[in-house]
Amino acid sequence: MSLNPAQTAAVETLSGPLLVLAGAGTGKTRVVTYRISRLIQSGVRPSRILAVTFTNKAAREMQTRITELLGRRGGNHAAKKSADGGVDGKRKEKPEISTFHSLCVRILRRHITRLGYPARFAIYDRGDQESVARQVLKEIKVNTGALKPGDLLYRISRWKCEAKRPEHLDDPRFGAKDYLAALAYRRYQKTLKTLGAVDFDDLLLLTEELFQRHPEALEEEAGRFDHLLVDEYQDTNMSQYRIVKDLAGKHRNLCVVGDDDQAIYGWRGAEVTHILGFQKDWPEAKVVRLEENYRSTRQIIEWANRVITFNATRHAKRLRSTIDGEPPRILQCKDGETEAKTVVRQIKTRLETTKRQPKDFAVLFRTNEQPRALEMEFRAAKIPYTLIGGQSFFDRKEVRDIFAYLKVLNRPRDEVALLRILNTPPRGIGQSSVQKLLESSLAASVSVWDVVKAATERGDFPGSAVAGTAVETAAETAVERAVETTVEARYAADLSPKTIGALRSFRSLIDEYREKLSRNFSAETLSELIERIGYRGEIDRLYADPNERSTRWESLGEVVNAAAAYVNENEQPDLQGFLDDTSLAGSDFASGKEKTSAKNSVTLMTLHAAKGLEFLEVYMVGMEEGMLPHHRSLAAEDDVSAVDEERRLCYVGITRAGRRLTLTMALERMKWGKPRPTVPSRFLYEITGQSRHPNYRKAIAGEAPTEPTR
DNA sequence: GACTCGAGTCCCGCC
DNA sequence: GACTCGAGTC
Repeated sequence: MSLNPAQTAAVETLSGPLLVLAGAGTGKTRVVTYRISRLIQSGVRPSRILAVTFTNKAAREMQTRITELLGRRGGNHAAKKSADGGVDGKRKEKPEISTFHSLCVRILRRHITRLGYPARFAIYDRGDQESVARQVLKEIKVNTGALKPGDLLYRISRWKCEAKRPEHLDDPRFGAKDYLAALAYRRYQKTLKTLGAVDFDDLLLLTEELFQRHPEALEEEAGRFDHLLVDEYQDTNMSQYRIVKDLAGKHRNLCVVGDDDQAIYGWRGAEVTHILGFQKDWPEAKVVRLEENYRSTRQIIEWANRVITFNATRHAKRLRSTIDGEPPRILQCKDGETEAKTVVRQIKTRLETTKRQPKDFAVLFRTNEQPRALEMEFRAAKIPYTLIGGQSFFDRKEVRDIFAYLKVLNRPRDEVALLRILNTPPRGIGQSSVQKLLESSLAASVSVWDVVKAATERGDFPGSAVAGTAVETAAETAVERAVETTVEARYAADLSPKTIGALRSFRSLIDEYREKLSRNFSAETLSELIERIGYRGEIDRLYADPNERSTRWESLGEVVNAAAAYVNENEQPDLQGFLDDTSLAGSDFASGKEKTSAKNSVTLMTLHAAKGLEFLEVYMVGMEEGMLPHHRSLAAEDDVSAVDEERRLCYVGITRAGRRLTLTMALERMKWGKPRPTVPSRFLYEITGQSRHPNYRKAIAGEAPTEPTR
């Protein structure tokens, strides 16, 4: 297949700022990958090219395609081999393709000490954040009624996404809750810093701050690349926008790709204005529009075009397709269960009667609770499926525990992690002892780990001062020595000899594996560690049900697998890198990374996660008011723009489908324990050109339809 | 202050 | 359905 004129223009514009307005399915990925390989052919060193995507999945996909392309064109055998997991290819120089977050992690690892954080900063996930939030609220004596941890985190995240730091928050119009939250935000930020931790939003915020306050760091980082490419530019938030500007400011070889109709991340601070104002920021920018759709049938595109025109504020454009196919369908089911059964049964039939494979199908939904019913049906029908999204894997206790171990091994001063594992599995360090350790750490203002060390070093213990110190920095040892005297003298006496013994063996365990893992990070050492701490016994102790035991044990197996995959994929694997990778990978790591994408299975995912992907056959389930559009968007004050974003979400869903699209809804759905009647989504009327139908108004008003629809 | 009980609410989406 | 919160009770 050759490139059309617009695509060619985008591919061949090799220098200077370039804006590619690419509608859904217009060969954006192709253009991007061709352009990168053209750059390389024209003599640009691969390692001087940086491409930034939004998701890991997108990054991996791009990496694979470029490797294939280069292998095919340049006869580069090594590169080709690496595409199917070979070892030879990985030494080959590659363009850097990463998500914003992993890019920022790498930058911060090199420079964050300038901002007063330790180089081995921890990245806190939702669970860690929550425990910090809880602590903060306790400290400022807010009763839980006034502000809940979740509520606080939600506000903090919003502020951070808008690049607002605590000092920007003294708006006199603030209500009591916002005022409290702003207060807590300040404290929260301070606490994280003390703990040497950052949350996801900080990754962007701190990188931006770094560039602002330390031009030399910016110069170094910007100087690594001569070409910058940003995918899904419509979804950049303030920090990302500034980071891009900073990085590309000098060489100005910036290519951004996006589509304002697919802006679906407004809720995390994304600003469509960034893509709309690109030419203002880069006056010499070239603009290329891609409108020829190669993915979907004419009938599917017709639906997409129809629904999106209901958004008032957008760039006028109209996708075109020349592929002919069958009209999309809308299925009404009795209830949620029937809906799941119907979808699965239809996929089964398609698998049996056509040449389609499981990987050609996707079921898309709005929220993460929707797939439950589907999963059951897929399992019953024995159709392989992959559930993407939801943080559930990292929410599992056993996974969190093992990662807490790894975090402590990486940096013993990681307080949250240390407190989690100190007595997990139980080793005789009870609540009251932990309390004492905490008090000592507070009183001496040192970390809990320092207290543990001081407490265990009392008396003579030949052989207990193990190798751990080898990996400490000089500064850390100095602190440590100061700590020992104060802490030890004051508090260690409070602990019982039994507790001290337990602490001692805990410490030598940590020291031992710290040394082992820093010398050689491997999956074997990890599973040895799991064995050593007796986690198997812990699972048996906690769960009576043999089924549960084996699933829990298996999820630890997944962690070990992930470690093996990580080691396999990286030239210089280390614990830090593994932790970075996994904390950024989110859910897609749980199922074994690359292997899953190669696995032939039906994909189940949210509409958000589906952006940028395509499938021959797509099912969009739960097309009801309250679901899509989601009720939260209906309640918002800025009503219109919130619903517009839901509509774009619907548009994204529709345009994922190549050949066959099915929208389903249930007439009745279990909600909060009771079956409730539903209202068909307003988008269904818009899509089918029935916006004059009386039921359309009813749907918008949230009322049941009164007259028969088509 | 520890408890029961009923009323009211419903943490969207992701790295 | 599950969970929290606050009123009411002992």
